[in-house]
Amino acid sequence: MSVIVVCGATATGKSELAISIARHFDAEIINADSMQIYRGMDIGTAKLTVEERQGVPHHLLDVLDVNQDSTVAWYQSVARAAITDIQSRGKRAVIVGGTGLYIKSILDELNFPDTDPGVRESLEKELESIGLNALFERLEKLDPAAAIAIDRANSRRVIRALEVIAITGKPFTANLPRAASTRYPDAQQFGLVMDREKLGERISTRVDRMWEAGFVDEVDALLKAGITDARTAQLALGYSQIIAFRNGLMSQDEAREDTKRATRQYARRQETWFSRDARITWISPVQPRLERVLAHLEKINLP
RNA sequence: GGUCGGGUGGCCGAGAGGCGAGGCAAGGGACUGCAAAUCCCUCUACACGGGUUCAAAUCCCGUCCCGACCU
Repeated sequence: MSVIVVCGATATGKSELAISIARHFDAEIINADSMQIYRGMDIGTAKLTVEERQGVPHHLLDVLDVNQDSTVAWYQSVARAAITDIQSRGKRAVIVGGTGLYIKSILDELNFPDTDPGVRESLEKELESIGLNALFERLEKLDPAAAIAIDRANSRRVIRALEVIAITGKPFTANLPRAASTRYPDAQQFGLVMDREKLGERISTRVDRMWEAGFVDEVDALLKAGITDARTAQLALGYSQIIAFRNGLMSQDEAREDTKRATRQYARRQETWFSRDARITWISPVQPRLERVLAHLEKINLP
């Protein structure tokens, strides 16, 4: 049974649409939002409440503690396992979220070579000692193709490429598939779009509501739970700003405005990411969404 | 009315005769183990009018605004 994907920028109404689709098909939802994965990150991630989920089973929601790191490779394996599980029970899976790479990691044949904490640590130390330029020059020697593809200023990607080379003994690019291949060829992807200006307004009021709903208290609790002990969760929009506020780096008002601005910028990056994927069927907010989805699925005679 | 400071791109902000500081915002883009992350590109402005000079955002004169102080 083919999977259905709902993607798009933040604050476009993905979660709600996914619920109505899931209810229509008696399906189960797989979360593809890198931050909703965390327990206790509710207000700031605009996570649906239990009531709002209307009894639809959710997977990969609230599965990590804030002091645990998350990675795509891990996400890929657990998400695919969840799909297998859902389908084995004769149900359909609906994937929803705004984390493009996570969705891609499920749908496409992305194979992530292993990671090695030791190798990684020594590379990070080298970044400090000899600098990014020297690391990039090494990459140019070891894997010229990767050096062309990776920005010389992007330390994150340069380090990962060198890590993969060190572990596999092969060039980074050799680990990439030659042609794009899809794991779930009959997956149906729907993307929600919204006019930039309107989306900006929605983001603004949404962030204000988060603050009224006790966003700062939520972060205070997560600070006690060790959110700053791991790398992933503390980077979330709003959370990082409130943490900065608690560290005296900005006022609470600045934190709020900064959250809005950063969220708008995030939405832009999401649009850029998803716009590359020609498989996505785009749905505008003026259309009745569920009807639009169902009409499309009927037209293609969804397996 | 007088004196002294100022008026720089959407905003902040350096420069003080000679290749358009820089930051932020905005827009575009990249993306295979932190992805709500990380990174790249674009955006020719010096209040106005004269003058000096080979050359003026930078010097001179005038005008208009803003601020401080004085009467």
